[in-house]
Amino acid sequence: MKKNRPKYRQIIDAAVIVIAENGYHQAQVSKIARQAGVADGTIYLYFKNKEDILISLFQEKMGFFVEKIEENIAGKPEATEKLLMLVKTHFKMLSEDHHLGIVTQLELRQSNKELRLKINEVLKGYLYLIEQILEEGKRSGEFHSSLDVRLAKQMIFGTIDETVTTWVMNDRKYDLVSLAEPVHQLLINGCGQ
Amino acid sequence: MKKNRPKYRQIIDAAVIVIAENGYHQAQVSKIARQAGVADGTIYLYFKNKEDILISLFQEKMGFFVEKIEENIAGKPEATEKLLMLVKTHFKMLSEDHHLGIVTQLELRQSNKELRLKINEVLKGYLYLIEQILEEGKRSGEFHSSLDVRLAKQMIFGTIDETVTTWVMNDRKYDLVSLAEPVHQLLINGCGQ
Amino acid sequence: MKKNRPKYRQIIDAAVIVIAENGYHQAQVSKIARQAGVADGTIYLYFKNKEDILISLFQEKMGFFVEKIEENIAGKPEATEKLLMLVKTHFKMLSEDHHLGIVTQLELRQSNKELRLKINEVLKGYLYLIEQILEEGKRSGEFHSSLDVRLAKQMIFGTIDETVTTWVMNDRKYDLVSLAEPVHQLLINGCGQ
Amino acid sequence: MKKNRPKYRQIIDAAVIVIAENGYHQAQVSKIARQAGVADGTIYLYFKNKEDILISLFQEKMGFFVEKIEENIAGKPEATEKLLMLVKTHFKMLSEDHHLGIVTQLELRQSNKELRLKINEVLKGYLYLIEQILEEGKRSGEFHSSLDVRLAKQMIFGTIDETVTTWVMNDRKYDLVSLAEPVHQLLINGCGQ
DNA sequence: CATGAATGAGAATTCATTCAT
DNA sequence: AATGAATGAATTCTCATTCAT
Repeated sequence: MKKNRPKYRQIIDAAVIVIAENGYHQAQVSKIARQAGVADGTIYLYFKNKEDILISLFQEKMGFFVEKIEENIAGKPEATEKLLMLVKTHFKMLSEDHHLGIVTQLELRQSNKELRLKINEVLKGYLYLIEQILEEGKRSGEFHSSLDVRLAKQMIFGTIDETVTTWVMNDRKYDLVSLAEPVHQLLINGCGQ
Repeated sequence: MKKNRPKYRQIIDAAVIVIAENGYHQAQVSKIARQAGVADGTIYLYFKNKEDILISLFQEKMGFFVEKIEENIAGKPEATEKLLMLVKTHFKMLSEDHHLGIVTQLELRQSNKELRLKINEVLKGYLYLIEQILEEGKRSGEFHSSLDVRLAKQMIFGTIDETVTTWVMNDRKYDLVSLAEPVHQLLINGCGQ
Repeated sequence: MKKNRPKYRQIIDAAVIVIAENGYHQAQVSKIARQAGVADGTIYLYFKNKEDILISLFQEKMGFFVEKIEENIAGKPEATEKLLMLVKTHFKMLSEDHHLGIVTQLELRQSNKELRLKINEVLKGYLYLIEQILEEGKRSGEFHSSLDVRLAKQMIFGTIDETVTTWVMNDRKYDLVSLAEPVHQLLINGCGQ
Repeated sequence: MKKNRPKYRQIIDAAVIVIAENGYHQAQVSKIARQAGVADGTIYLYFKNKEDILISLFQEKMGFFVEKIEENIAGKPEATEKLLMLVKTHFKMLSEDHHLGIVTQLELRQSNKELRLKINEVLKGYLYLIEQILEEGKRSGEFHSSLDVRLAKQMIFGTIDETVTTWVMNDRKYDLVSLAEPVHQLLINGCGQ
């Protein structure tokens, strides 16, 4: 399995750094190779093409995201608590990784439509998490029984995404994590009784 | 004034069509010129460069957006009504222009960071509208007095944007305008008393 | 006769200024037109094409050169004196016209081969003057009877040209006219008894 | 070192041929690549840009020039002999390389001012050679002690250059090498006792 | 005579990918 | 497995010239 060989991660981590520091359109394969300490050709032993690096990057990082959030919400008895933990974890992880926010919120969005559709596939895991929380909240009565889960999901994801993007665009000059609670409050008001 | 000569609009309208039908990266200047029925060089009598076409496109269309929304909410006595009208008008206008949604939600986001920052400048007019509605709602008691306007603005814009993007990505296969009311309900719940 | 109408000279003078200040490759027809205070199209009522402006420019200025030199050497009884006057007049005229030296020594040389061949035709009048002085000097015994006029002509023109070019390339930071006498001395030594 | 790999020379030699046969303005990079038998992109592994090809061309050829002349004058005891050898070698080398004269005397002069200034830097090595010969001649008493070396240098270079240019412009229809002696005679007369 | 809006051909350069070693 | 030299397709923008007014 290629994914377990050390150079696989090495290349993905190099890609994050190169994209964050140079921007999507200045992130040439040869630059990523140099950053990863391998030859250009070596990249193609681990990835089908350049797009494949980016999708893999997104899968790895977003997979880790979903995993981490799942861990953190596991024990919580209430949906609203779970939602708070989701927002908090999301904000916390991006706050901690200097480069990742730039890459996911700004740079990777410049990719072409096809790549973005594939990225959306990856996002489905995250959206499914939100959906489960919403369903649970409806069952428990925390959220309104007539709540349109599909729309609420878009509100939650759209709000989180917009909040993070604004924060990244403002060069992370304020604390993102402390926004988790008020953002959460807006969201549960929106969904709530 | 170049903006008032007929070819100015002609080129912008051609750009919307070409980008929507071919995608951002396949929208060559010569293709736009052909669609507009002018010579390649003529483009450069009206626009500084290719990027300038795209910024102008966004400015013209978004300016029209803001203008139209302002007209529609002018008479309304309540902030919540105004917000409903804003969402409705937004959804309606995108529903009516087959190409515009694709261009603004998908294609133009592939532009480079500099262009996107300029687009963000243009968006400020729209965000200011939302802000005014929120302030008014707080004053009238429709929205909670402790509401964080900056965050609420991000929620409203993020939710609308995500809803429209999801709709465009699903090939507009359901009716967007009928989502205005339930989306509005989510938003005023979020802001509300 | 077009050459006698005021706009003819107006355009040529504008061309000298524009070329001197912007360089040959930045001297667009529209820039020359603007400097001359006429419309782009008007240029083509007076000149066949852009090349024609440049040839005419050279003809006018070089014609004036030859004329002036002829005047100045007319009365001189000796060939060496005439040669001195030729060098002096040449250096003096270029010293006095800030722009002309840049245009003839640097900028116009960037023109294509065809234009340069035509410019060479124009130069023949100047070279013929030199030739006449040399022949006269040989007859009078001032110059060696075995002197190869063709080569001596190339020496004289080459030396003058190189001296002026070096002066222009050094931003005219020393006095050119005072070089006339020592240069003249070198030349008559070369040709002399 | 790129300069020692075979394709470096291959491309420079191709450039000389293409420029001589097509003219400066018709010497596209793709034409040079085809002549050199490499892909367009390969050019850019060896040269920064098109201008860099031309400067390198000039450096290589002019460096070879200076080197060859230095070799040939090394043993000569007298400055006048050295000068004769310099002129002879210069004329001989251009006579032998069908294309080089066209490129250096006519085509490369059409380049823009910046390129020409860089070419002038390269020429300094050649001018320094002339200067050394002149100084030596003054010390030995072959040349007049009051000789202005700077002006004499301009005379020598200007005369050689003009002679070669005239020869190239006349399609090399007479023998250049046999002009070396009479040209030399003119020059040493000019400088001489 | 004069205008100036419109034309459209033409070329340097980048970079993802390959493949012989 | 790893290398890295070589490939070659693809696109914006400029500007001399025209011609309807």
